[in-house]
Formats: sequence, C-alpha cells, structure tokens
Amino acid sequence: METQPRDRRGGRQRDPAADSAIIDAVLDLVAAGATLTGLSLVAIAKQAGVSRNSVYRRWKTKDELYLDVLETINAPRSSPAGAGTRDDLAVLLRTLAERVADTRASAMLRALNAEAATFPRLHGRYFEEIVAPRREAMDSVLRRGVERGEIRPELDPGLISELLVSPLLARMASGATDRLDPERTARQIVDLVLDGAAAGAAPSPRP
Amino acid sequence: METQPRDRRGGRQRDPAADSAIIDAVLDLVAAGATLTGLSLVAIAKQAGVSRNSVYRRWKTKDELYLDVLETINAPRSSPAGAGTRDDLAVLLRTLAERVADTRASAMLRALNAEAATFPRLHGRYFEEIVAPRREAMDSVLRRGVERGEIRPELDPGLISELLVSPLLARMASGATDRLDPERTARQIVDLVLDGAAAGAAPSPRP
Amino acid sequence: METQPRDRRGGRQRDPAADSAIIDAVLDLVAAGATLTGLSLVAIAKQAGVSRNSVYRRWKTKDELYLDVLETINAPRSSPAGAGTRDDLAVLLRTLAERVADTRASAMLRALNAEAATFPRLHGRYFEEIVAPRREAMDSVLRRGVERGEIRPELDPGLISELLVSPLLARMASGATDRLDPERTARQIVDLVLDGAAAGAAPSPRP
Amino acid sequence: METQPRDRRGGRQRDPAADSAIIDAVLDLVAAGATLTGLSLVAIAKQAGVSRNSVYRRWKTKDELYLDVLETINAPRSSPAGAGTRDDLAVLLRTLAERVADTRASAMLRALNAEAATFPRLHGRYFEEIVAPRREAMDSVLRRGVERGEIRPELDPGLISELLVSPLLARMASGATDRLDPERTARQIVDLVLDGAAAGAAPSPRP
DNA sequence: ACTTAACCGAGACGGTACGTCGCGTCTTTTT
DNA sequence: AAAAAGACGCGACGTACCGTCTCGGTTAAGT
Repeated sequence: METQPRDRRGGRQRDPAADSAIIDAVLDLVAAGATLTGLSLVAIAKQAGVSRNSVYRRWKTKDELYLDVLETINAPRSSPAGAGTRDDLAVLLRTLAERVADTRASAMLRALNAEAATFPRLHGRYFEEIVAPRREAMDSVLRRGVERGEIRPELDPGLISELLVSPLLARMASGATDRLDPERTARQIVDLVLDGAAAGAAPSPRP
Repeated sequence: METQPRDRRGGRQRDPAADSAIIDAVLDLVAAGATLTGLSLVAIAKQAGVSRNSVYRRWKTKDELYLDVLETINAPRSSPAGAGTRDDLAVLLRTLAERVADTRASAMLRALNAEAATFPRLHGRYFEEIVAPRREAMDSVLRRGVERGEIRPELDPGLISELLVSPLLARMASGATDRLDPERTARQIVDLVLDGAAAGAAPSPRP
Repeated sequence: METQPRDRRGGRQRDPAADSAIIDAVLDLVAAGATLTGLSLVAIAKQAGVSRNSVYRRWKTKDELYLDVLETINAPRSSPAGAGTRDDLAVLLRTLAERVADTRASAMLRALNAEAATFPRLHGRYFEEIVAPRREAMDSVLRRGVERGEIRPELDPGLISELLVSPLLARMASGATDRLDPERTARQIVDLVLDGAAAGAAPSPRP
Repeated sequence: METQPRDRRGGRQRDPAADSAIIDAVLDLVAAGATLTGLSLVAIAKQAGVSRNSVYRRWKTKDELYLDVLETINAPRSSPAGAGTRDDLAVLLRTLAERVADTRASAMLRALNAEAATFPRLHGRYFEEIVAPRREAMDSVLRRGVERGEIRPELDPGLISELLVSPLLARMASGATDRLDPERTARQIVDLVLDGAAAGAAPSPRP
C-alpha cells in the first residue's frame, strides 16, 4: 500500500497521520456526494487539513490516490463453513450486505461504477481484486449445491448468482443503504431465491 | 416541454433543431462518461454545435435542462394484460429491460442515481414520475397474484418486487447493458423468482 | 502597436481603456521598485484594476507586454536646427534629459538595463529603436562640427559622444532623476565638455 | 566579516569553504542576470553546492548576506600621489575603471542600483562605505587643482566630478564592461574633460 | 418596403478553482 | 553541532473554465 518506497537516507519523515487523513477525506467527500472527476486534490487537502503539497507529494494523480482508497475499503473476504448451501449463501450475502451498509465504502463504489469510463484502470483493478474473487466464491458454493442435489441442475448458475447479489448491489447503486440489517436481509434474499415466490412452490424444510 | 412561452411580437424564431440537438448532446456526453456536475453548459453547447448563448437562452440552469432530458427518456408505461401473474410480471420486466438496454437512457439514470445528493429536486422528480408509477404497477400485479392464489401470501411483496427488478437495476448501475435480450432476460428472472432455485421446489407447470 | 490584429468578425470589443490601464500599471509598479522578472502579470492586473484574464488575453508573455510598454515611452525624437554645434548638442541633450526626468520612463529603462540578460529580445529592440537613432543623430552633429572646424578633429567622436550622454545615463541608472532641470543641465554639460575644465583651456566666446 | 561569533563548545566545525562558496554563488548568479529580489536562498544554495540549511544558518535574511557580498567586492581605495591634478584624477578613474571591468562586482552594483528602493539599508551602506569616500577623494583632488591654478575656479566642482565618473558608471549600468582598458580609458576621459572638445580650446601641454 | 425585435455566433469580461512551483521552516539521519 | 535530505505550510503563478455581457449580422413578424 505504500505509494513510494524511496531511499530513506535522511530527511524528515512523512507524517503517517496525513496518509490516513487524506484517504478519510476522500471517503467523506465522496460519501457527501462528490464525484470522482469532480473531486479535486485541493478540496481533499482542505478536508484532510493538510496542505496541497502533502497530497501531491504522495500521489501524483487522482487515479493513484483512488487506488489506495480502494485498497482501504477492501475488507477481508468471508469464508463460508460449507455446512449447507443455504447457509453458505447467506454467509456470502451477509458479508456483501455489511459492505453495502458501510456508507462510505458504498458511496465510493457507487461513484466508481458511475464513472468507470473515466477511470478504466481503476475500474479494472476493482473488478479483478474485489468483484472477481467474491463472484468465484459464490459460483463455487452453487456448484457444490448442484452436486449435493440442493440446487436445480438445469438452471444457469450465473443467473442465480445475479439474482442473489443484485438486490444488494441495486441498493448500493441507489444509495438506499440506511437501515439495512445485513443478517436479516441476506437470509430473506437467500430464502426467497431458493424457495421461490409462487404459491405452488412449497418452501423446503429448514433446520 | 417548451421552456419559456415568451411574447412573440416579432423577431427571429428559435431554431427548433437546436432544442433536440442540445438534449441529444447531453445524452451523448453522459453516455460517454460525463457526470452531471462535471458536465458544463459550455461542453454541451460545443457538442450540440450551437453557441453558449443558445443554451442559456433556453435553460437558465443545468437542473432545468436535465429535467427536460429526463422527460425525453421517459418512455410510455407498459400495461400488463392481466392474463396471469407470471405473464404480467414478465411484461413489466421486459419494459424495464428495454429501457436498461437503451445505452443513453441508462447512462443518464445511472448518473442521476450516483449524484442524487447534488440534484435533490431532479432526483425527486425522477422518483415520482418514473419510479413510483412503475413500482405501483408491479405491486398491483403482485397483490392480484396473492388474491388469485398464485403468490405465497406470507411473503413481503416489497421483497419480491425488489428481487425482480434488482437484476436489471444492477446492470444499469454497472453499465453492463450490452447484449441484453429484454424478452428472454425478463422471462428468466420471473421464472426463477417465482419457482425458486432449490431442487425441492418443483417448478409450477406453465402453459 | 496593436498586439493582435485578429479577425473582427464578431464578438464583444476589447475595452480600449484596459490596454492603457495595464501599461500604466506596469510603469507605476516598475517606478515603485519592481523588477521586470519579479513583476507578475497577476500584480499588474491587480494594479490596473482588471482581471488576470484581460491581461493574458492581450499579451501571452511578459516580453510582449513590455515591448508595448517600451513603445509607449518612446517619445518622438528631437531634430536639432543646425544653427551651431554647441546649440545642436544642447538640443539633443535636453531631449535626453527630459526623458531621464520622466520618473516612470526612467525607471523602466533602468530596469531593462539591469535585466538585459533576461530579456535579450526586448533589450535588442530597445537598442535598435531608441538608442541607435539618437546615437546616430549625435554622431552626425559631431561630424558636422568637425567639418565646420568647431570640434577638434583628432579626437575620437565616440568618446565625445560618450562623455556628453553619460552624466544623464548615469543619473537614470542611479535613480537620481529628481530636481533635474533639463535645459540648464544640458547646457552645462555641453559647455564643460566643449570648453574643458583646465584653467589653460580658455572658454570659447559664446553669443 | 564572520556573521555570528557563536559559542564554540564542541561539535562539528563549520566548513569555512562554504562561506566563500555561498558568496561566490551570489556573485555568479547576479552576474548571470539574477535580480536581488528574484534571487532566492534556495537557488544560492544549489549554485554553491551546499544545503539550504547551511545558508540559513549563516545568514538569516538576504539583506545580511548581500551586505557581506558587498564587503567582499569593496576593493581597497587608491591613494593618488599628489603629483599633479591630471595624474591624480587619472589614478582615481583608473581604480574605478578596474572595478567596473570586474564583471561580477559590476553586475552586483548594477543590480543594487536598480533595486535601491527594495533594499534601502543595503543601498545606504553601499553609498556610505563605497561611494562617499571615493567621491570625497575626487573632490579633494579637484579642490587642490583649483588652488594650484590647474582647474578653472568658476566651475561647479560637482559637475566636473560627475562628468569624470559618469562614463564609467554608465558603462557599469549598461553592462558594457567588456574590453575595457582601465588605464587607457581613464586617461582619455581625464584629458578630454580637462582640455575640452572644442577646436578653440588648445590642449594643455602634457609631460 | 421599412421598422422592430428576437435569435445566433463570436468573443471579451470578472470570478473561481486548479495543479505547479518555489520559498523558508522544521525534522531526521549521518558525519 | 554541522551537514544533507526531505517533508511541511504557505502563497503566488499561469492556465482553464464558467456564466454573463456585448458586439455585428441575420431572420421573421408587424406596420
């Protein structure tokens, strides 16, 4: 995460508090409605309470700064226990819901999605490092579910996956992340997607 | 849709082509990645091939201009035939999917969502005039489905509705609107949400 | 003297008052002690009471601006009547003395001399257009003086010329331009250089 | 000349070479065209090859530094032998011419003159310690010349003095100090000022 | 036909924000 | 304790863009 290794042969040390103050400032400003292109290093410096110089010294471009901001909100992945498909999916969705409930992270990712065209490199990294692993985890659970006979094998796994995560992603996109109970919401979504809404579809028995 | 009535006592007429050229310019620029705050009337004028004056003469602020842009992409609502819950939902989703497949409209709404905080008035109108009626239509279909005994009555209708529309909204938010077959996708989503993905949940017989 | 001809096909006209206000500002600031390198277009704009934009629009670089300032202080040359060498020299020196007595012009030229290395193009123009013609005029008078038998022919005309103008140039350089009576000072210098200070050198009879 | 006595209680000694390196740097930079206000301690440090700290440790302000630079170029005064007015004046002028021929000293004094308003204290010291004594010496020689009957008594001694030194001062001001033969130039000036340029003014016999 | 009034493009204008640069100070490591 | 390296806050600079204002030229309605 350090921006520049640099030869440390002398000179004053960089204030480590400034690093986090700047990253915090970005998150706060984006959460307050700023766009990634509209956000200026000047405004960031003011919000962080440091001089413009201290920002430019650490990051040459907004791209590089945002990259480090993304690293910051990249929470550790959850690892489902493998007890059962329903529970495993609930664990994955709960972890996603928790991130969605984090107002600042949510705002940052929403902004990044909206301006993907302007920050292709950034969006690429976001996809590779954050989206892809979690998508793979969910696919893995679904595959195991099919093997166990818990998931209808004739369905497109991608579609199931999309239906599961979309409600949370749509909330993130619309900014309606308040009053989101991760545990409860994750469970509701999984149950509904697994059991279906049609009256004829009797809900499977659950422990 | 006309912005100013004005006294028409004489003088040169406004070029009607300019109106649509400007609105087109907004849609093109937003589709190309511009944000609503970042987009300037100057850039719009250049893209539209008219002078700044011609833009300012028609709309005093970006807010008012965007309002008219929103009107433009407000396609007529679909009206489900009422043949059956499954088909009615499919009709509604197909209409939504078609709008999502429209790259420019999709980009405009994505931008509006991302910057809702900056354009509260605009976002409010968008919600009232576009989202609310369609949401009400879906709720109505679901209510009728419960009465008909086609939808499990103990479920939260809001959750079902959310699950149905979220896949399309999430696609709109992420910009992954290419290669979207509205008819097919709408049908797939409705089937999966109604029938469920669990192996035990036998798919209801369909005509 | 006009900076840019420009195609005048439309658009608002430049405020002609701003042109002179800016040039006046330069002269005032330089007279107040500013150096040509130290003087910024920002400071000039503030002093002139116009926006930075209005300065940059007219002149891209300080060089071009200073060039026009030089034109402004380039007073019309004097033309000696040819009545006699002594009187002709006095006329030339009085004209020079008048320019030296002009505080602002004097300061400008002093600054230009001091920073000739930084503004070679400017210094070159100054030399060609202001210094050279006047130097040539004086050489011409001296040549005629030799022909008339009024100037000792064995002397270096360049040295005589240098002795005549140097007192005024030195005053200009040192900034001691107050209380300078052009008429009287010019006459005194010419008399002394022509007649000499040595006791043996009897002053030539004058009308 | 040492700036601060300081308690020498231990620790590393100041590098004596740095002192002269810094002063040399100032002279070189000014000779290269830098102004006194425009010259920064940073640029001086870089030119001298020392750290900024090493400059600031020795001199708190540019004023104090320039003062020591002035001391450096303050060559010892000449003392005319008193053999005769013509020779005495030539000695004084030759000394002045030698200083003028020193490119770096000349540039420094030229810069100081141009920016006298910005450095009043510095300019005052320069006047008191360098100009005044030499002016007094010349006045003294001229007074003795009048007493000896070698200088016309009705002339203003100040004017004679001004005419004698101005050619050299003007050269210093204009920077045209190359190819200046101090001995020859001084002699030429004295002869011309004493004997006059007019044909009627017979040159006094010289040894 | 002539006046009038609005539109249109072009561009000057004041204001604001940006990213850069340089300054003088402060801090840390090395000599 | 001096020296070198470099981070830091501050401020100025030149640029770019924005929204307004002001031109000459054009077009259509009303006399």
